Amino acid sequence: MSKYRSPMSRAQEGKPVLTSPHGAAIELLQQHSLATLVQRELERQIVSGELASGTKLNEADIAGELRVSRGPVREAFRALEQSGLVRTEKNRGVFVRQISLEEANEIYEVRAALDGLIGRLAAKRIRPEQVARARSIVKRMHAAGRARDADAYVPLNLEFHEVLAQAAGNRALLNNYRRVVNELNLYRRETLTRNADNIPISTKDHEAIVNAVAKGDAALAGRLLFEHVINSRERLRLALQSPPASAAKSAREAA
Amino acid sequence: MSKYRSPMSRAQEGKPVLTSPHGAAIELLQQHSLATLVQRELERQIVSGELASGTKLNEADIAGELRVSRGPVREAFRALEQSGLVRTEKNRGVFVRQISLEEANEIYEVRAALDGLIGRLAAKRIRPEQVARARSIVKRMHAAGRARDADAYVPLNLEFHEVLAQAAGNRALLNNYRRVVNELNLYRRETLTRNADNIPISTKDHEAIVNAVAKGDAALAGRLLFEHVINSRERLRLALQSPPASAAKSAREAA
DNA sequence: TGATGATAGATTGTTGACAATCTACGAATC
DNA sequence: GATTCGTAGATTGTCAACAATCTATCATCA
Repeated sequence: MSKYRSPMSRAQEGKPVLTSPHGAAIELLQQHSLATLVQRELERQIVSGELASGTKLNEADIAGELRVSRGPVREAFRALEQSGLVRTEKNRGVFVRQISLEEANEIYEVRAALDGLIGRLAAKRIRPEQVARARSIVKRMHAAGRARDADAYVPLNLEFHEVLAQAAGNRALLNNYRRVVNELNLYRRETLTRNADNIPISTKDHEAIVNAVAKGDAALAGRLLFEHVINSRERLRLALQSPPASAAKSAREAA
Repeated sequence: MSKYRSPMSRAQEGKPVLTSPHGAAIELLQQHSLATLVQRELERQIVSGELASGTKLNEADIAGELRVSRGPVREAFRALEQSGLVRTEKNRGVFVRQISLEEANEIYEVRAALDGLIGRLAAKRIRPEQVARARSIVKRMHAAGRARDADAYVPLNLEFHEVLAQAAGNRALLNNYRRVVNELNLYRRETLTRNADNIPISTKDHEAIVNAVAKGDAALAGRLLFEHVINSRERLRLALQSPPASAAKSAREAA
């Protein structure tokens, strides 16, 4: 049985404050267990596309590559499962989650609702430097769009929405938003061949959103962001229907 | 290294179909590992209040009570952490999450956004038997409210919103909704002494919501549900300000 | 007396081993 | 030749032991 101290006692104390300049570093080292690090690394590999959707994740292999035993790897799997990035089949293994078109449509709806709230809150709370940062990103997105540089555009797009999500000033909202966006990135990466022609670009939307937020028009910003997400869903759907250049080439040759 | 088969091969096959009448049972037994069962049991104990907020969860104790080793317990911890029910401090242990007033306010906003979407979707897709079920619940809530029977009212309220969330016909939305509601229940249970006078009751809201959904008025249902959640937040806040009967009694005696 | 440091016990973090299950492959059968 | 069966190897599920860390207690010292 527990013999340290009565339950709750520590939780009520509040956090110990480290004033030393290295306090943050110490806290970081103390905070991360191997399971956490494995979780982070796998999450990075999944969202970056190093691990493709459907890939089987072998416990022993991953443990070997990361030089840890299987325990922490299994713990990381359970966390990734809850965050929707992997799927587990008992006695078979865990797989990078594959998201169907219907699932993606559903997740897009959830994201639209969250982004609508982000717009309303951000319009009220965004700080000047955040507005400046958003405008800067929009500018670069515009350039990337003109250059048809998808590799540059996609991360800028993610960053733009991340800035707004942070500007909303709601931790719970931010967490939920990130989880949902992670799942959607999984889908985009899974379905979309990396083809500049197929990356839906919507610079106009982003400019309008930034203006509404900067103006403090909560209702407008909320509506614009909501519609932007729904439009994104539609654009992505259309992009998937029109096959990528390579596939189109194959189709022509087959005909 | 992996030597079974190439990755993705199984994931693309689709699920094997069991036509036997016991197929479902077999699948259930095959699906649950000990970690899953521990996770469920702990989640039940947390949501039901058997494990109070802030309680320290001792790995060895839990493993002993559930007759498993610590491995599955640790895996369950990681899943519960991602779903927001527990908080982990490295080398210190895991604790049932405590939610502050500010956090609760933030989570309520997220829930409002999700519930707004639930209202809009449910209005379009709800099936007649679901409408009937919702109406039946409202009826019983009405009775419980008149009788000031909080122990009956609270689960009915949860069930009511669960029915609507299911009626929305969006799995991703349902999952996110449940996670958020779980966190909020944690907060209510943590702060609210079980006192009938302090349970906010809002039968009128629920009747209006059911009517809007049954009528198929998506915009109205969405707006009503959104406002209902925001109002619930406000009601709960007020209930927390007016101290419960026992505390009021103590205050009088102290004066 | 109060603060500091050392020690023992308890708890968490990690690992390696064993059991249970699954997959692949080849032999046996029709 | 195709199908079924059985076996070996690989992989996952679980456990128990060890290492690292923390907490509480008591002795020491100013």
